[in-house]
Amino acid sequence: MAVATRYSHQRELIENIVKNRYDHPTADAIYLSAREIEPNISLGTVYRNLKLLAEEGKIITLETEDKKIHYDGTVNGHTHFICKHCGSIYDLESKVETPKEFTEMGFNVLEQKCVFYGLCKDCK
Amino acid sequence: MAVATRYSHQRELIENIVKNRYDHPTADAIYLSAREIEPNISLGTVYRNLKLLAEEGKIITLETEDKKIHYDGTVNGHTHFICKHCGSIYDLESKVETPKEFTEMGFNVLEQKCVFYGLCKDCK
DNA sequence: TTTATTATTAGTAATGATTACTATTATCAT
DNA sequence: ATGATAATAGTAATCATTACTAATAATAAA
Repeated sequence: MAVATRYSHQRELIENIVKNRYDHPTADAIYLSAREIEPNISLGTVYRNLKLLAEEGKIITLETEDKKIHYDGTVNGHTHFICKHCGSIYDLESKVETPKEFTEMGFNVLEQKCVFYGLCKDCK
Repeated sequence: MAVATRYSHQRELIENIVKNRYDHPTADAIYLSAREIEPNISLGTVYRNLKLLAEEGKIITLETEDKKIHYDGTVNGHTHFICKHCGSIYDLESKVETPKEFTEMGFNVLEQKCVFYGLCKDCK
């Protein structure tokens, strides 16, 4: 008995915002953007739909050291770089190679979240 | 004017607990372990020292989808595997290769946090 | 060894991101 | 059109983490 998913303007808006931004926004930043289009949208709605979209695989999450979830509309596997000074998050289109040891250990590797930390061009 | 660091039993205990466990415990789990030795230790002390030890590079942190910080006493760069079913975290001694694109982009890569997700031997 | 200084602690309150709750509204199959 | 119910707005609650404060303990100097 999976619960049917019904269309909503708010969810479509939230998905579009995430898909059209490349700065890996937090829920709060997405909420601010959404309110420019839909001034009465509630923060709870933003959180609920971000969670749903992530579960459906339509967006992905990135857990960082700032303790806030960052959302990313690019779902084809890729790699991130976070500047330790300014906090900017950069994308790299490709994935890293899955260490063969994990498959040798009998694990079924499905996805990867690889983050490299350092100083970006502007901060180093 | 860096503030001098003074010895404390509690900090030594917390560091030892993290260094001697290989299950990537959360602050709360470390607190429970610590209380078996030092029954009056406070949760705030555990959090403060974990943060300090991580800043000093004596332990590392791992941010996961469960929204809790996991601590790791193994500080030489290595890779993690998290089972999407049981949540267990496994180590792999080696690091992945830093994508050459990041250095070509002019970034100074200092560290990496690579996590692979999937099903472990027992859960698949 | 005493004493002075101050980093550290225990205990508790506060913070902040996220989730839960509830009456109302909107979607959509019939 | 209407009934069933998924979704929302608004708000309260949760929970991991951090901040605060009086008391304690580590360390250097007398």
